[in-house]
Amino acid sequence: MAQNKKNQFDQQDIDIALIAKALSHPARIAIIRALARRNTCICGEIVQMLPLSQSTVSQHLKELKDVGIIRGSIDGPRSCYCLDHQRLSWCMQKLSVFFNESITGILP
Amino acid sequence: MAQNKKNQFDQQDIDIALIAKALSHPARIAIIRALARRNTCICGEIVQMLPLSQSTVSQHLKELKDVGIIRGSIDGPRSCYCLDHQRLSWCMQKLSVFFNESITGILP
DNA sequence: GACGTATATCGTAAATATGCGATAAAGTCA
DNA sequence: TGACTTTATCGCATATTTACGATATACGTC
Repeated sequence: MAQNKKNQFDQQDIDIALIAKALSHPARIAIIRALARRNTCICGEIVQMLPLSQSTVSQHLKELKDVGIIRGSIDGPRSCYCLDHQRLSWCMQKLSVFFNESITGILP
Repeated sequence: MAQNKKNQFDQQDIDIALIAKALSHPARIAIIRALARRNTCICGEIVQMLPLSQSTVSQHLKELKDVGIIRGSIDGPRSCYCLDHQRLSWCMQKLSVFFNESITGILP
């Protein structure tokens, strides 16, 4: 029981759900906002800003990286993150289209 | 451990995360799409459309109802659901503002 | 090379989500 | 009333997420 049935849905719906899942925790929203504030990337400063441990923040960063919303690069002993604006725009586009179709009732 | 720290974040971020969470499962996306297709509400037909049991679908419907995206009404022995367009627009607005702020870097 | 710093990953515990069958509740119809 | 239909909810099993400390890794500095 409790088998995963998520892959039995339309790829479109799976994609939207994956984007939404990446945004479904306030820590990840806060991280995105923090990176948006300074277009220069931050690193462990993010840990200071959140009420979470270093390892937990690292996990959230990884989740955002996995969906491509942020990118990480190594800068000496520390690693810096920044938003992938192109990917962010793509996500917004996907969600916007979904919402607009749902609201207007005009679906493909 | 694994205590819930979600309420230690900005209310803004919590709100966005809650909207995203409601959309974070393909079944719920499919339900919204189905309701958008026919502006007339459906009921147990939704169960037929999804690869899930009746009880599981009922749970997903409840989750969408809890965030206000859909509304349910009783029609004889069956219950009908329909989109709350106003609430949907509000959700889209919230997400759009968040995305736009993040992309442009112009934050309040 | 030895030490300190920063970060990712591992292991684990707890919480939450997902999914189902069984059952309850509420309605319809003979 | 009794049989049937439809849906919500309960109880439970499993999967996933969240969170942390401990540890490993990688880098810079002395």
